[in-house]
Formats: sequence, C-alpha cells, structure tokens
Amino acid sequence: MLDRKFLRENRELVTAAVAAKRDTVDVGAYYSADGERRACLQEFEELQAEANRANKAIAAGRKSGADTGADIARMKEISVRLKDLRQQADAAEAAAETLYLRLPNVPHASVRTGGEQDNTVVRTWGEIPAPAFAVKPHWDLGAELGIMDLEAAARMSGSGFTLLTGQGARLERALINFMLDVHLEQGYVEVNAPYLVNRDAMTGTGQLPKMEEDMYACPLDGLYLIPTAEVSVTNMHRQSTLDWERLPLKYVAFSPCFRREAGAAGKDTRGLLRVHQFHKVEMVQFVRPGTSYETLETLTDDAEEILRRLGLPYRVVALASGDLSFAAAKCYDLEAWAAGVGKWLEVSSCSNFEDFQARRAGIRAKGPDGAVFVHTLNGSGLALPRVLVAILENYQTPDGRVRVPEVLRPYLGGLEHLG
RNA sequence: GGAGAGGUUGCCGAGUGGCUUAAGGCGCACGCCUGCUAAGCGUGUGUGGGGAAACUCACCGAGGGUUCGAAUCCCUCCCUCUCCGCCA
Repeated sequence: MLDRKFLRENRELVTAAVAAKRDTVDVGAYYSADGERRACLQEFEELQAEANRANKAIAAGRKSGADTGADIARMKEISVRLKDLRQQADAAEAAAETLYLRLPNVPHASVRTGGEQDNTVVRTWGEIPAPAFAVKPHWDLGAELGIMDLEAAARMSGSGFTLLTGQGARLERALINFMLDVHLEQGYVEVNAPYLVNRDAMTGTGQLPKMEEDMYACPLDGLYLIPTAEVSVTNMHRQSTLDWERLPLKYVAFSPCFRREAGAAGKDTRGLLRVHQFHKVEMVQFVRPGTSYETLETLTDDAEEILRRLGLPYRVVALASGDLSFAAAKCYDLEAWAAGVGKWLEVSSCSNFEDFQARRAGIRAKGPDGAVFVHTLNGSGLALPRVLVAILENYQTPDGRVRVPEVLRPYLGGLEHLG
C-alpha cells in the first residue's frame, strides 16, 4: 500500500494512477472515508486525553486521601461518551482501511500508460526456428510420446490440471533442478517455504483483498494455497526489521502454484498453456530503496539466463500501466517462442513493488536516515509448464521425438532424446 | 488430540487494579574522562496514528468482557516449549 501522507498530498496523481492501471476502486470514496476517519479519531482522542487526566486526578486523590467521589462521577460520564466515540472511530477506521487496502501501487514514471496493446518489446534474443516439417503442438506430441496424460488428470481433478508421466515428469524435475542451480550460481539462497498461508500473508504481498476469487482456500483453517512462492518468501520477513548491511537479500524457491483463473475461462486453455496447478521457481529480493530499479534489470537478466542456456528464443516485454498487477510499479514479462502453437508464451514476470509490499507486510531496515521500508522485487525463474511447452515444440525432430537441450542432459542421466 | 508451562517496547527481564508517561540490565549511538581499541561516567535509544506546531492518542500474542479506571481480573482464540497419544 501507499503511504497515507503521500495519498493525502497527491490526490490527482493517485487518481490518475488508478485510471492508468484500469483499476475500478473508488478513489473518491477512499478520500472521504479517510477524512471521516481523521475527524472521528481526533474527537475520540481529545476525550481520551481528558479521561487520562481525570484518571490521574483520581489516582492522586486516593494517594492523598482526598474525596474522589466527584472525580469518579465525572469519569463515569466521560467513560460512557468515550465508548460511543470509540465505536464511531473504529467504524470509520475500518471503512477507510477497506478502501485503503484496495488502492493499487502507482506505476513508475518509465511505464507507458495504456492497455495490453501498449506493451512494448524491449529486446529479443535468439532465432525463431523455421522447421521444414509440420511441428506438432505439445498436447499431441505429449500424448504420442506417452509423457503427458491430460485426460487422466481431468478425470480426477477437472480441466486445467496436468499429469506428466515417465520422461515428461523427469524432464520437469530436471528443469527445476537446473533452474535452482543457475540461481544459486547467481547468489540466491534457496528456501522451502509453506504452500498454505494465512490471510495476513496474502494481504501483505497484495493478493488480498482484490484477488480473493482467484485463490484456492481452506476455510476451515483460514488458509489459502499460494498462487506463487512470492507470497511465502516475501512473508518470511513480515513484521521485522532487516539488517541494512546485509541487504540485498536474494532468495530462490521452488513451489507449486495454485490459481483458480476465475474469469480466464476459454483463454489459452489447451494443453499446458493455462492450468490451475503448476510448478515454478521464483526469485525474491529485498533491497535498499534507491537501488530497486537497477535490481529489476539484473533480476530480469537472471531469469533470461535460464532461457539463454536452454537455447529458447525469447523477448522481453515492458508492460504498460493497464497490464501491471495490483502491487507492481514496473514489470517485465519474458516470453518464450513456442513453435507448435506458434506463439510467444509468458514464462516469467519480473516486478518491482518498491515499498508497496514492504509497507503492507511491515518489512523495514534501519538505514543511515533511520528505519525505512525496504523495496521488494520478484521474478519467475521460470514457470515450468510453458517452458516445457517451448522445449517440446522447439526441440522437436522430424521423426516425432524431442532433442534434450544440452544443459539438461546431466540432470537426465545423459538422455539425448525423449521418446 | 490430551496434560502442563509460557508469550512484556531490538534482546534479557521486573511488574497481580490507579504512584507504569512499563523498572532494571544488555546491546547500540553520541559525548566526557583516561597518554594509547579496558574500565568508568553522562545523555540518548520502539512502532503506528492524528496535528502546521506545541503536543497528543494507541500498542505488554490477538479479540471480546468486567470496572469510573486493566500489562495486571474473566472468557475465547493463536503461537512457542516439555511430556503423552496418533501419524507420513
């Protein structure tokens, strides 16, 4: 979330930012709720101060043995009014808070204002393959090779779930290990964090309250399944003060990700393109404010490194304001080319949240100018299903097999071909 | 799941209804002193909210309650530790 004082002093900017993000939250309602909140608070606090003074008078009177009857009667009267004012103030606070949590982050100045069509390709790497044979989409190829059984997955869980078998399952595991190893080389610390988290954690990173419908939940326990390891890794340090000298902290985590994809029905639904449960390797960094935009570039490059080593052609897309997520100030998507479906597939999102998440989650560091909120960033490195798609489709051979990228062979016992 | 013990402002830790604006210690910062990184002395040192400011309010795991008044009494819940049970 944004600083309350910043909000108060930058009403126009915030209103414009919400519009640029295509967010539907009622900004005006927030401002009037906040005004109401402050008015109520002031009234309540004045009376509270009076009660505190009266209380001291009673204490002093008792000590000296004076008659406190009149003071107590007065306290009684104040106490009744106080209860009333507190209720009012609590209600006003809650109303303002609800809207406060729904206000999105403000896009960085370098972000283009506009919708998805205004996203811009920043750079492209590799050659788009032009095979001389008809490349099969991964859903056909996967079934033929016996490494994928989507029908079986649908029978037990419904559409949008995957089942990898044999070399398919092994290939994914190889990719996970490969990705983790590369990020370890890059200086990240590997962590294994919970896949179920509470409401506070989800609110801390900004998934809640806005994305409630997109999340799987266990209502009996008040827990949610993480849509990305970003949630658990960022919340590692919630409500704590980090050591300034040890920043930046760089973490990498492998985790399953659970997404209801409400409202996305009918879009990219075939095969592995959009699924309710998938695996992902995620990088998260906690950095000093002022360094986060340099870090966004290096973090993005750390993710690109995976694609380069795998030999997958990709492009880097700078998202326009309307395509940015709720909490992000700036974001690059990495898109890998998939020859079978003939599309660029989003395999990573690298975002800078500035202090938006840190303020929500209470993550500080004591710098030279006192305690400040750190900046948080994260990026996929990478999401598995679509990388699997790109490999199956780009590395296809005319005889219907798949060549294994060199860097993965050590992870597969030297295997050179699938099938 | 059962029994017990706990959760206090960075850490340790005092504190069973008003004299707590939470003692004291440690750590940390600044200064003093000392002829040289020790000892000693002094001062300061949490977070959040409101206010232009002076200043003020809240926060003792969370939420309710009792009371004129709650860190302190009562209830519910959460977490940690020990033991037992169950279990991948």
